[in-house]
Amino acid sequence: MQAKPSEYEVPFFKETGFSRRVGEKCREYYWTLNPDFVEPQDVPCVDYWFDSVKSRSGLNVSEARRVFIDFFLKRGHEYVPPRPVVARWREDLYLTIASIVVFQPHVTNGIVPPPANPLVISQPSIRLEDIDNVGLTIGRHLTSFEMAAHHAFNYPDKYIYWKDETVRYAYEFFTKELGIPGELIVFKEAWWEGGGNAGPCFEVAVGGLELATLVFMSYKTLNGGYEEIPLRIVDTGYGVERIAWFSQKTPTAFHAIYGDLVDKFRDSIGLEKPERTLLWAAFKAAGKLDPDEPGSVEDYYRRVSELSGVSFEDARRILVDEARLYGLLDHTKTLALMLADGIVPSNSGEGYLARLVARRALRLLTLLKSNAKLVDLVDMQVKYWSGDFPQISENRGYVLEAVDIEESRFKETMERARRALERELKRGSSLTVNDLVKYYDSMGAPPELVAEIASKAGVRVEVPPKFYSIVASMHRSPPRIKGYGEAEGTITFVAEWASKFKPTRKLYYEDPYIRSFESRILGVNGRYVILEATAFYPTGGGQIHDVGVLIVGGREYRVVDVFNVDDVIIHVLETPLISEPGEVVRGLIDWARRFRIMRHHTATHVILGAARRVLGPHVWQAGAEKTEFKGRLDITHHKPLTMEEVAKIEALANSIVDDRRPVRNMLIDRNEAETKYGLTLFQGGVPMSRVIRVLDIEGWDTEACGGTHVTNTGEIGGIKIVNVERIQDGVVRIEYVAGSRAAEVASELEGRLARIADLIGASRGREEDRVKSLMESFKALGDTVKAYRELLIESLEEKLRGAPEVGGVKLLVTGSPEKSREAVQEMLRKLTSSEERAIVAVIMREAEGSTVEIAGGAKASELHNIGALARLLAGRFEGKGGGSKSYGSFKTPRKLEPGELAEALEELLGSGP
RNA sequence: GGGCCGGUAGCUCAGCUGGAAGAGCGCCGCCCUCGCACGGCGGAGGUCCCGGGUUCGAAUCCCGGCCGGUCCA
Repeated sequence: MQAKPSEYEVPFFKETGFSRRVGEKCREYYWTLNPDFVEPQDVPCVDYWFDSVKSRSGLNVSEARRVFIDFFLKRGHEYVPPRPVVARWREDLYLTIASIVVFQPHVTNGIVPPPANPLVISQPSIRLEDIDNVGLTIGRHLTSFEMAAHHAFNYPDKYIYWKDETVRYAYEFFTKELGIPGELIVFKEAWWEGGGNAGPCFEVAVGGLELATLVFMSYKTLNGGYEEIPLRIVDTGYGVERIAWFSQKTPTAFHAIYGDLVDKFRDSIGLEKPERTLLWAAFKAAGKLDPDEPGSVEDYYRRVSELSGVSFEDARRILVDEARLYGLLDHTKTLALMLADGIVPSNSGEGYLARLVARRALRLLTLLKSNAKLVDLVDMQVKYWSGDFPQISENRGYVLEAVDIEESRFKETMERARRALERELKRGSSLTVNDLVKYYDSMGAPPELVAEIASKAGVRVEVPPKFYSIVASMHRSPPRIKGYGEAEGTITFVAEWASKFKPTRKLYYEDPYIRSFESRILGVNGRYVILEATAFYPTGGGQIHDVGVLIVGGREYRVVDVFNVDDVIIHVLETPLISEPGEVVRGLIDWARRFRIMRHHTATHVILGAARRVLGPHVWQAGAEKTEFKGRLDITHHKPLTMEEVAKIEALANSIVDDRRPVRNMLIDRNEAETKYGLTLFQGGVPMSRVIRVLDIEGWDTEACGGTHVTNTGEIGGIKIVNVERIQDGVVRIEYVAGSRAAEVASELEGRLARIADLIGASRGREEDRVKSLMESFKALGDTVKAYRELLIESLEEKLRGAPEVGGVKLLVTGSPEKSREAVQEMLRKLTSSEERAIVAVIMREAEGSTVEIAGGAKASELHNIGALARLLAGRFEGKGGGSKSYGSFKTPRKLEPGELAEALEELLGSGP
């Protein structure tokens, strides 16, 4: 959509003398004070030329951030601290990609007020879409950057400020704080869309560099159209790194962002420092560079070569390596940020994104042919950013360990791929693009490395420029065919029906120990019942629903399911309720069951607290389930738990049980709760409401939780971890039982042991000895059987010596006491290898018919095809069979006697195939 | 969450158009040697991931599951 021109006319422009123009080449509208401009001043319309703009100089990233925040603090904005780069409060995003993400969707959809209004924030953000272009474009693309922003949320009944003020702030900030001449600042008209919202925006650029975007979020996208929204939001984004780059006027953004770290990385990697003139040529040429445009990259190197006087080949070689260096600087910082916020690298979910960044960094190191350790480079970032992002140095131990693990895993993966490749090349095959895709897609080997290894073996293969889009196109999943059945229709129908009722009063929150209650019926719909108030807990928040009975007019109805539709609780009965709204019901919940669920639920919070303390703060709940039988908690962790760690967690959890800590359930304003307890509140998802229920185990664990809990940890009664396993890369599952259930589980185990003891005939406490002696006699028995088999073979060998000759071979047909095919086969193998001219057939009688195995010695097999023989015999005895040249078998429904088989064989061998 | 690849000796892997489980390295013993290394000879070591199916017969084919790897969202 293109907004109406009037959307961009603000009084400030008129007052100050800005005029609206259109770019001669770019054909985009922009506002400027400068009559000499013929284009909006950002790349690629113009080249970078801000190096010659006079302004406040020398601001590093920290200072740029400080200047921005102070500017807005002085102008009535309140500071809001940044959130993690992992967007755990969002269901639809893994990473924080912009400052507005902090307020989506709860604030932007109007449910929760913003923590301050207007506000100023500097939000570290991560975007991985252009990860391959980072470095190449000398600073236009970064995977991690800080978005400094001021936001104003305009409600219908509360207006803060809108376009004019926002533009004035931008102009004032750039002219007064950064000292940029006003006539060099350009406001370009544009349209912004994202996350279901849209609106007009200004892109503010100076000397080729876009420094800020001012978005006026005023629509929501709806079926391809736009609809005005009541909450209009000023969503700005100032690039902190770009301000630093602009202010320092270094040839690349990386020099401005990373300062002395650039040369430290250079030293570690062993990369020579390029001539300053080459970098400045790159600065001048990079504006036109569009990596998605074919040929653009080559043009860029050509232009750098012309501007610097360095040969094309040298310019390309140096800039390719420079881009890798800058990529490493960028990726290692991003990785440190992600890991510090508790991402555990894995092969799925957000963990994969961390692995992706780590692998890209490792690939760059490999391409640079450097022996530097990634973990050392990340450690430099930890130190460099410790003042700006304290969470990184606080979690240094975990960050470095996770990087180290990723590094060795990558090496193993590369080693595996290399071996597979060398094997394949040894077989003389050539490599196609398909093979490159295979090695990348299923073995993780980057195509450049595959090509390099192949070329050493003398096999040439070209990496196509569109390689990664070929891979991406293979992963477009086919449309899901979603089955819709009667069940789904029923749920929709019930939900619609339920929406007519007012929210149910939740007695289980007022008193978690309530077992029985009386209430009035509000609605009846067959087996579905809605009450005014209930003590039945509906399924939700990882806690299973209650069961019990409703008593109406002297009749008892069993409650088999309970669920929640927008705060209306629906009881599902076993049989339809014969009653009218208004009648009084008495409800009884199955208390023994509920109490166990409560114990397991509170135990879950205790264990999570213990796991975070034993394993580290990167541990997050990845899932949980609590039933009357056991509790189950999945946590994020980068390696399997050791026995010691499990024991520690269990002991620590039980110490909290014994400590009898109070457990409090409270309703708190969401913003207040976040400020007080932090985002670790949201372990089990984020409730979408202004006020949230918070469960606090004193001094131990605080989480947003809608479940029912005991009021003191002592009531858990004790916790026994019964199972720990790694359910996938990066996720560990812990299962446990609490209280009386632990005794039950112990009894079950005892019972099982007793039954086993019975089976093996051991007295209590002597089970192990008994198993040992049984194993010994089992072994001895095996030896005995072996001896008897040898005896059997000997006697058959004896028989074979005296066997008649038919068709040039010695024929032996015999029955067998052996029931095992394998044993018979082994026996035949021995017999025929000692007598090459023998054919031996063994009949195994079974309940329904017989199986016959026939083997031929080396000479005999030359004379007669045993497999063919078996097939013929099978035909004769109404069975089926076949085999190879030297071995065959068949099955027949007849109870075969050695005599008749011998007769048949003699006949066949006599005429013989 | 989806796609792809894989699971066979202690390790790395062949065998996979169904028909008597293999190689290299490692290990053990012997020969050679003052000793080591090299070399030579011999040997031990297997639930062919699990379960079901097809078949006279399955490491091999089919279905289901488990585990590992990898790419993508």
